[in-house]
Amino acid sequence: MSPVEGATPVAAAGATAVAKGIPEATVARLPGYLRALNHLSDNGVATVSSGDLADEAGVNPAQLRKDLSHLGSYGTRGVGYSVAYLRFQIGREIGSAVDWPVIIIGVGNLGTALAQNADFGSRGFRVVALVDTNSALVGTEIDGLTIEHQDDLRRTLRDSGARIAVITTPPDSAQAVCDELVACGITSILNFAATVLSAPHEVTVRKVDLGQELQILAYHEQRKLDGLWPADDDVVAVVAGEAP
Amino acid sequence: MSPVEGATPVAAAGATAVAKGIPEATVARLPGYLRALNHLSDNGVATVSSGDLADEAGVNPAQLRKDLSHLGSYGTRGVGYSVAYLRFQIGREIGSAVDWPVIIIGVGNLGTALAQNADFGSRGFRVVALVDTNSALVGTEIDGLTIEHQDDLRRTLRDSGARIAVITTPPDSAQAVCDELVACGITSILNFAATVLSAPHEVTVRKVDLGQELQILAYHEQRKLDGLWPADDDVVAVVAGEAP
DNA sequence: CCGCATTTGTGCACACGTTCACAAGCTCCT
DNA sequence: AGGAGCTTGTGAACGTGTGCACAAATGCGG
Repeated sequence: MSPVEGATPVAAAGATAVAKGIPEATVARLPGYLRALNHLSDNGVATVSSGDLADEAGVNPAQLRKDLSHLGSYGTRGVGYSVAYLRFQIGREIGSAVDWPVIIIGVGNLGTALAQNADFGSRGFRVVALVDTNSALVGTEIDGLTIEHQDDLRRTLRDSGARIAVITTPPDSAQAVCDELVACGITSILNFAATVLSAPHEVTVRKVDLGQELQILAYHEQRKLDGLWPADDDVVAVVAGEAP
Repeated sequence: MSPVEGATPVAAAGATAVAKGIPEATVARLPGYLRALNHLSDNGVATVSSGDLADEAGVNPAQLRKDLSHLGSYGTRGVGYSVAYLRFQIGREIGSAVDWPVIIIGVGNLGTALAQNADFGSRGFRVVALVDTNSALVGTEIDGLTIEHQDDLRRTLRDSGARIAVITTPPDSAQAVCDELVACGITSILNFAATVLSAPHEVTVRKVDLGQELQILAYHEQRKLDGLWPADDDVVAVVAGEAP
């Protein structure tokens, strides 16, 4: 039993930073808002209402306002949000103000695709190192980056200064790579391998499984084929109820 | 402009009975269970307890049992679950018993990587068509598949019989592609483009944004650097004291 | 045949996330 | 100046998801 009674959330840390914890669900949506804002900015929009921004981001207006309220009060009642200002604030909160150096472990098809993904650059990430075990690949270049051997991971990490690691190796080696990364001090990992990684709790691990996404789609698709219609609003012609 | 909208509100199909409404959160975890089971099966394990399976899948044992209980009672008290049987049941529920034909729109780096991804095959998906607008690519082959031109999308869809579409085009063209797909009768779309797609509600759209995943990681990473420690349980050996 | 060890399935309580509805606040027009 | 018309920020209701704790069920050994 761990009587964590002092569940008091706030540490009452001055007015400076948002010392409070932003809900995970909100954090997951912030990048979407940021992109929506960038898009609006590109189109010359200077001010936007929660309704329009919510449309652009694909969420409910009330949700958007509540999410933003966790960051602070950056809107003006009766007017809306300044696109530039809100973009700056979210960007700062999310940490996309700085350039994050990223290392990619596993230069297969997916790893290569990610390394060449131009979108990363525009979002504040820079691929600074590529690593693989295949000695046929080591030494070759992708986008001006030389592929290093995985045995030199420790050195490569230190030299490149990478702070975020992306694992695109086969599933079997993923855990070993993860352990090595953690041993080298990496605390943020994006895992594309089809395995559950175990890591110390201070390390943030996110998993993206492309096959899994398809399987979830397949589930819904099958339901449609079976004629039973999944849950939308009220459209359901329910059975005759009968409850004990 | 394509006046595609088909926003036609449901036709109130007289579905028999919504036999079982499996919660979305559970559906999202089922593929993970399935993989865990396959892994165990490969290792010659015939029977597994909820605890061990939960470990393998990276979830709480109680959660696993509750999830499985939505499918039915496929376990044996005092013993556990038959790996083979449970695998069959989940596979059937999830629709991975059949081979799902998949079409990929946009043969850039990512699209190519996905097309060559061997993992899809082992999970019941088969890439049956590749489509792009770049005429330099059209006609070339990837893994024995000839790339078709996007103008022939309708025909390609019909010929290939694809039921699930993957969009890996640039963001600008994604919505147009989506509209065209919907017009051709596709009802399941996996979107890798950095845009929010709007589609009729009977179409299932899932979005995967790689940059977004990195940004979420960056947020957590920044928090760690700032010294304020995010939410874990009790492990908090946080900075020296504070308040009263 | 009976009790013991084990493990599932689930009712229940709690935490988290979402949406509604409305007061507070701003701008503009008369 | 004052009111009309918007839009934000948020309290409160609602729904969903999670995890605990325990009864029900099974196998085993004596």
